[in-house]
Formats: sequence, C-alpha cells, structure tokens
Amino acid sequence: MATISDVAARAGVSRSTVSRVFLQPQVVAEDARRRVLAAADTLGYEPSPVARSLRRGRTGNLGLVVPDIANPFFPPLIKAVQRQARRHQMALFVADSDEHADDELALVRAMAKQVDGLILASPRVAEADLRALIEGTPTVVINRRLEGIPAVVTTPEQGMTQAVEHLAALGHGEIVYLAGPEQAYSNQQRRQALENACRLHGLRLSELGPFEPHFESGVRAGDLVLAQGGSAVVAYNDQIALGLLARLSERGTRVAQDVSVIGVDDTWLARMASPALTTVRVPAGAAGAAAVRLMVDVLSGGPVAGAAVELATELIVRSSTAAPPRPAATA
Amino acid sequence: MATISDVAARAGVSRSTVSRVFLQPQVVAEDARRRVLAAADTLGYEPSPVARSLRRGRTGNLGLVVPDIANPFFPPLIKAVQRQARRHQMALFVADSDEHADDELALVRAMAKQVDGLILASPRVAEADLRALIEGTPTVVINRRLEGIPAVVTTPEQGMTQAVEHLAALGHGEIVYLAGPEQAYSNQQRRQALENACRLHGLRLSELGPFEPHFESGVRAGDLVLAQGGSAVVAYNDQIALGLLARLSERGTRVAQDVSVIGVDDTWLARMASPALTTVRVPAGAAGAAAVRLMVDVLSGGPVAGAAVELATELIVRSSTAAPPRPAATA
DNA sequence: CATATCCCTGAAATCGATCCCATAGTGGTT
DNA sequence: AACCACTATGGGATCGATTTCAGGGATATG
Repeated sequence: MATISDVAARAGVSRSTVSRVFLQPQVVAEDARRRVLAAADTLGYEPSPVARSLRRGRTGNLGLVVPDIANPFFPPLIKAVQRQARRHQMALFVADSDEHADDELALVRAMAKQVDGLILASPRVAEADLRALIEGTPTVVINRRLEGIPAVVTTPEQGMTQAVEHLAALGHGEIVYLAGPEQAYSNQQRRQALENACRLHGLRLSELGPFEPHFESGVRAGDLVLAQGGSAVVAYNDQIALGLLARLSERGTRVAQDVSVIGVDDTWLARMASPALTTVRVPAGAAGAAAVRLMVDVLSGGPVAGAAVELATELIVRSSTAAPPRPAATA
Repeated sequence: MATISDVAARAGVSRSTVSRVFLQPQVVAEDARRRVLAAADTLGYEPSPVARSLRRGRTGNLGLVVPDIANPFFPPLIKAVQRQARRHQMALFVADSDEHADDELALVRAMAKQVDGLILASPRVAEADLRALIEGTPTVVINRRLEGIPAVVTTPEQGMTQAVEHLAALGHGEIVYLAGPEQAYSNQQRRQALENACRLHGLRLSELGPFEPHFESGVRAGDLVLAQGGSAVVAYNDQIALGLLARLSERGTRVAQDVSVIGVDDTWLARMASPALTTVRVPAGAAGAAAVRLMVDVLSGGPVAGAAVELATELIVRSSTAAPPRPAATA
C-alpha cells in the first residue's frame, strides 16, 4: 500500500502538501494539486483511515448495537441509522448481541474505542456495567432511559390506549398481555401503558410470560392462552403475536372471530400474516434517524446530556381483531 | 482517556513495560506487572485499538457486507460470522448495501482499510469495480464465483433436483420459475440447476420475472401466475414464495391443492407460514462460518487464492406442495 | 575474581497521517 | 525603495501504541 510519503516523493512536494490536497484542496496551488492527484492516482493511494483516526482523535465511524438482527423490528432501524450516518459522512458498524447481556458488554467494549459514538438499541445490560463501559464514549440509547444519557424512546401510551379502546369498542371485557423479557425497558413500558389504559376503560388485565420475543414463544403462548381462556390478547411484539396466530390456527381456533390478537412493532410480517395482524406501530426508522441526529448534536458539543426524543405510536387495525364470540357485558 | 504513558508514569516504569504487561505478561517481573495492572486499573486504561492498529498493521476487525439485512436469510449468516469471528478474537462490523451496487461499492471502500479482511455476501457489484476495490484487502465472497478469490458457495443442484423430483412424483408436468435479480449469481445458478433437473425429468419449465427478492414481488407474481396458469411454482427465494402464498390465498386459490409452491433458503418464515412452505434449505449459518474459516486461512498466509468451499442444499418438504388438481400425464 | 548467562527493563524508532508554525516568494502600496 | 499583506509550501512535532536493540544487574560457572 502506498503511503503519503510515496505520493509526496513522486509528486515532488512535501507530505504536508499531499495531506492538504485531500483535506483542503483550495489552499493548494493548481499546479501542485494536479501533480499530487496524478501521483496518488497512479500509486493507488488513499489516506489510511487508521493513521488519520489516530492523529485526529476521531474515526468517523458510528457503532450500533442491536439485541437481535433477526428480529424484523431492527432491520428498518439499522437501515435508517446507516442512511442518516452516511448523510453525515460517517460509516456505520453494526453488531448483534443476541439478546445476551454479556455479549452486549463485550461488543460495546470492542466497539467503544473504535467509533466516535455508540448507539445502543434496547440495551439489556445492567445499568452500572453500561455506565462504566461507555465512560468516555458519546452514547445514545434507543428505547431505554438512563439518567443523563441522551435517548430516543418510543412511547407506547398512545398505541396501547388505542388498542384498548379498539378492543373495548368491539366488546371485549378483558385482555391477556403476553409479556416480553422481564428486564427489557420496553416490556415494562408497554405493560404500564396497557395497565393504565385498561384501568381507564374498565377492562380486566391478566398477564402471561415472560416470553423471549420470538415466534416460538408465541407458539408456546398459544396453548397457555387456550388453556386459560380469554377473548383478546395483546402481545409484547409482533413476533410473539405471529407465533400465537399460527398456534391458534393450528389448534382450530379462528383468530379474530374466536380470539382477537394485537401485536406491537408493525414489522412487515404483520402485514403478510393471515389474518393480517392488528398491531401498534412503533416507528423504528424514525427512532434510528433521531438517534443519529442526537448523536451528531452530542458530537458537535451540543448541551444534550439528558435529552430525550419521544416518538409516538399508533394502532394499525387489520384483520386479527373482531368482536368476541359471545357478546360480553357491553351494555 | 488515559494513555500508556500515564500508566507508565504512575507505575514508575517505561511505556515498553506497560505494553509488555498487556501483550506478554510472562516476561515482566511479577512486581512490576502488579504495579502496572494496578495503575491501569485506577486510571481506567485500555490500549487504544487505533494506535495499536497503526503500529501493527492489523486492526483485528472483520467486515461483512450483506445486500439486505431485512432479508431473513442473512441474519443467521451474520450471527454465524460474528460468532466465528469472535472465536478468532476478531470483532465483526456489518454493513448493508440495500441491494444497491453503488452503495455496496461505497461501503466496501469505507470498510476495506479499516478491517483485516472483508467478507462479501452475494455481492452485486460489477466484477471489475470489485477487483479494483479489494486490491490489497483479503476478501472472501459468499455465493459468487470470482476467479482467484476464495469463495463459499451454496450449490442449488441437489435441492433443485429434489424439488423437481418431488413435483414430478406428485404428478406435475411443468414448473414456473419466479426469477430473482438478473445480475445475481444465485439467480443464474438456481435457474440453471432447475433447467437441468427439468430436462432430466422431462418437465416443462417457464419463467417469470425478474423479481426483486421481496415479499411484495411475490404478491405481484401471484397475479401473473394466476393469469398464465400453472400448477407448480418454484420461487427464487422464500420471500417471493411467501408473497405468492399470500396473494394466492387472497385470490381464493388454495395453495398445495390448486398450486404447489416451493421456495428457496428455508428462512424461519417458511416454517411459520400457513401452509408451511416447502423449500430448498440453504445453509446460511454454515456458509458464514466457512467464510470466516477461509478468511482465517487467508490471513495466516495459507495458499488459498482460488479456494472454494461448496455447501449442498436439500429440499424440505412441508405443506405447500401437493398433487396437481387435475391428474396430469402421470402414467 | 573474572566471565558467561539469563532476565528484565528502558530508549528510541516506527506505523501513516494531521496540523501548527515558520518562511520564501509574490505583488501591491506609498 | 522600503514595507506590508498574503499565499503557498515545508519542517517537524504529534497522536498512542509496538517492537527492536542494547544494556544493567543478578546469578551461576570456571
């Protein structure tokens, strides 16, 4: 690989000049600039990002840690982050923690020193560990609140309220919540929103779980729901809801007619399921983009220590919800 | 952030000694080692990966570029690569090219100099561009053959042959192939395998497309299939097949009974669809792991220039295939 | 006691760039 | 002619580590 010195020698200028040609072309004389570019071209020279990072103290890279790439909620978020990062001339490095706190820590540790900023989506790590680790690395979290750390959170209140109203309007009197991972911030948030809405509209709420946010968990939940009875189910996320849908169909229960099911996230799977899944849309892409914007503010020294961007959610009604089989106490 | 000099000063040793404590602890005297570790601990020192990379000429990072993280085929591959990389003490950086050749080039360019090796999954980039870009960066490709570049390819022959045999045995006399992106190596490979198998078993083969490998393409394909008629369809991948399934159901056509559908990839969606999708399993995880192993060989100077690992595929029969509605010419 | 051997340590060069500072040269102004 | 302002360039320190090489000191050997 050619270095800046090689180019300088070939172009008959100093290293400084070569450097300038790439950083502030305007200040270099037309003549010298052309010679440098020609030399760089024939030598196939490109500035070493590593050396540049060392000297500058910035890498131009952003890191993103997600709990599970296979969860269809995250790809749109990742894509949005990548697009937004590119817009600010930064490259994005993504890592997957496999829903595992230890791996998450290891990943954060590996990344922290190689990126200018770290975006953590739905981190599971214990707060103390996390704080210790990101000491010195600008960090933005998505879907978790940590005092003093800028965050983007989606607020389930609106969506969950709409969901409860929707079910109440259809005549349901009680709701079963299929809980997500106990330590997940989103789970606590969603449960709380659901509780509040139910209290407000006089619906009974029961809970099953916790479940890992996977399709298989939903399948397992299906049997529990059938055993316990219940006409309306709200799942922690679409994946669980879809597993539930599959299992209910398998066991001869008609989704919507017999049991109404609502998911959360509105991943593309919700649309493709049959029946199409009624779900609370969570703006994943918007959250990712907002996180990058926050990060940019942080990096440019903005006073955003505890800033939090809140993004609303909304219910998307499709075909997995309907009036309960035997009219409940509507009147 | 504390530097090696800070630690050295605090521990009362030279920078060399500090460095050695982290690289070859055995050669440092017990006493000095303890002092250094203590100093490092209180200062919260960790060697700067950037400086280390510059000096060593290696970053300890691997890069992986995939065409679409949202395609459920890739997450298992990504996870496998990440796991395998970790096993070799390397961190993995993932980037998504959005099925876009230009973006892919830009990503490769951004990554190339910051990683020790690059793994390109199903690259769409034109061969010449690619070769120019990876000049000087050890590269392994997955699902594409490029003379002289080590590769891991999945061979559709076995799976496609089994698929054709399966359909033929059920009594189908012709197959419609829903093609993937024209320039995709996998598409050419799969079409070819299908052609050969059809010729061998005397089935007629027709083709629709090309389609982008998305659910929506499959939906669109559904109408084309219905218009043209045909009792058996093989799609480029599961996503297209699932879109097809959804559309056929929507239009009142019963999958399996009226039209048999076979996908390729065996992503987890194939299992969850209803009816569950018969599909050709492509070992994504194994491919990822194999790619890392190849990469490690390359990096350790092994003579693997043109090496190619081939991974077989197999048909997984589920519920989307059945005998054609009116018995075809079986006897 | 002199010398060889082995361990441990530090000095200094190096990786490839950036960037501050000094200066040579040019042109304009009085 | 003297001076100023300004532009383009080069020299050299620097980022934070690794690594080679040489040497000091302790121990063993003759």
